Amino acid sequence: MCGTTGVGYCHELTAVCRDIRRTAAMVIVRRITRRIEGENEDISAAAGESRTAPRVVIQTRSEIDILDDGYRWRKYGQKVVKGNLNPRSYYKCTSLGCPVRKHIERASNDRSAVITTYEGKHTHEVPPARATHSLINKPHVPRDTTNNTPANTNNSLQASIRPNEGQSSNFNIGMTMRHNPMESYMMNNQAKEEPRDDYYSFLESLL
DNA sequence: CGTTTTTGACCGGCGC
DNA sequence: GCGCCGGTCAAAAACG
Repeated sequence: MCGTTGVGYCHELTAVCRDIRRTAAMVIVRRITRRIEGENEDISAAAGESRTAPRVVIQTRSEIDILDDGYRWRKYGQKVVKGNLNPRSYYKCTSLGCPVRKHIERASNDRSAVITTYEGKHTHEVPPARATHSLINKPHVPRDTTNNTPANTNNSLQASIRPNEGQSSNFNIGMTMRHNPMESYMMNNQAKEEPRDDYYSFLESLL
């Protein structure tokens, strides 16, 4: 990063910018989620199915597994599923009474692809500790411990927004409905130059 | 010290 | 009925 003088300011600035980016992306992801959930309800209603937890599958390209959507998640399991050497991690929303779960896994064929599956609807807003604090006062990272990666929840989105050069240059996000997995919405955005902006514009294009 | 992660065990559904 | 497989539980460890 910024290596010389005024490192403190630099850190402050990058931290603030980072949080702004992160928060913006959080909002976008949540709006997408709500939109898809709505569509899903329509589909299930049309199909005459009982209202089960909507499932949203988001596939991204990032070296970071955890896509930070602003909610707080607690890992409750990890499993290696068949056909994929990479383990799948299971998370629950830590909010009291919130039934939402998600699991994250890397694509078997493409190590850079991260598949995040959300299940259920949040019965609450984004935890204030994240929504407010993190936007301006950065130093207080709620509490995210990670296995091996220094970049975790708070850094994860930022990391996925700006992936390492040469690493991932395109984003791949698809949503799959639980009721008709065959009809998955797949969108491929080939971002050649600026992955960050493309990522944002792509997300916004979904709204 | 409270919260989260880790990880093996356990459970239920499904196909044979 | 049995085995496989995906998902969840829960005790212990790790972390801030």
